[in-house]
Amino acid sequence: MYRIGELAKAFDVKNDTLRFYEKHGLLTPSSRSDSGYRMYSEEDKQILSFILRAKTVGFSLADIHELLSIEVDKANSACADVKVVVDAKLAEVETKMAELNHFQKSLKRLSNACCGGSESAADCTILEALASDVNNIHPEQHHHLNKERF
Amino acid sequence: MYRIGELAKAFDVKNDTLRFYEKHGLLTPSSRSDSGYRMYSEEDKQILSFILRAKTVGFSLADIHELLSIEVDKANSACADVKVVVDAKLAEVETKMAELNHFQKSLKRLSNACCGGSESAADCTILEALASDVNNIHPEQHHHLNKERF
DNA sequence: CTTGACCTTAGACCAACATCCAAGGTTTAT
DNA sequence: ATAAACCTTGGATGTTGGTCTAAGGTCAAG
Ligand SMILES: [Zn+2]
Ligand SMILES: [Zn+2]
Ligand SMILES: [Zn+2]
Ligand SMILES: [Zn+2]
Repeated sequence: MYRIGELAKAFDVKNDTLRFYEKHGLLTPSSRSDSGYRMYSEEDKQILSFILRAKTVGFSLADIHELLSIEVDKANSACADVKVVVDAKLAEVETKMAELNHFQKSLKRLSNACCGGSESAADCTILEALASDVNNIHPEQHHHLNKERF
Repeated sequence: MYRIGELAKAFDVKNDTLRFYEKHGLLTPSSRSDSGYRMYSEEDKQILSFILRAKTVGFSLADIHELLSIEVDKANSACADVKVVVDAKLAEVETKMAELNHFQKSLKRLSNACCGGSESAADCTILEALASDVNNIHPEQHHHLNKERF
């Protein structure tokens, strides 16, 4: 049995994080000491390990809650139940990736259109693009343009 | 001059959003009517357009605040000032993309290792991986494995 | 002159994930 | 016996970008 500080240190998280997980139904210590201290068992330790590993894969605490409730009732759950959660998260991740790809493309276009020098920003292509149309850059108007880039 | 509801409708945002932008120093209507209504000018409209366009590129409201303060003082700012903001955001976006790529890889590995069928989750490779090591999947232990996938 | 659409304000609430604080009790070592 | 290190609780705080509500004032139409 571990006290909160011991378990927290072993996994390099804060004591508060374990209390937070408890409050949100992810990890309840299996007992309390006479004085009310949280006492974590080996199984609790395994659950914490599960939680932290699931986080590294991108699951939210809500997802993990769902996965854990399947885990505790493995026998009455199906592979399909588990896979649905994984595939939903995968779809979510891919949606975010698409958004970030769009950001990246736009930002690169903006960056490439600007000389980045000490010249006045009055003619800055980036500001012009943001003021009118990000996808329609007119670098020829940027009269101190670094032409090497084009 | 536009009242808040007119401007909001024109850009398909909520009135509250405009008030929120004002509270955070992004867009202050250039005047108020006698009765205290916010009155937005054409220039205010241009600024809102700038804000919303910058959002589509991935800038946070804090970034936009910075870009706007450069914009209003274009003459005394340099291209470098603008480009720094863009390049910082680009780096931030690419960091997030790397994280998402990692999530995607792990999730795909998990998904591919699971049959997704109605069999008991007691042998589910996903749960096993999360309980022990996400990066070291042992699908041969998943005895109702869909072998077509391998 | 009243109805309905519009506007004002301050402040509460939401997701997501913690982190920190205050005020006090417990345990361990010296 | 007392200090250091640990634990308890509830609640506040922070981030990001809004959304919503309550209680009330304004404006145009019928
Ligand atoms: Zn330039
Ligand atoms: Zn420039
Ligand atoms: Zn299976
Ligand atoms: Zn499975």
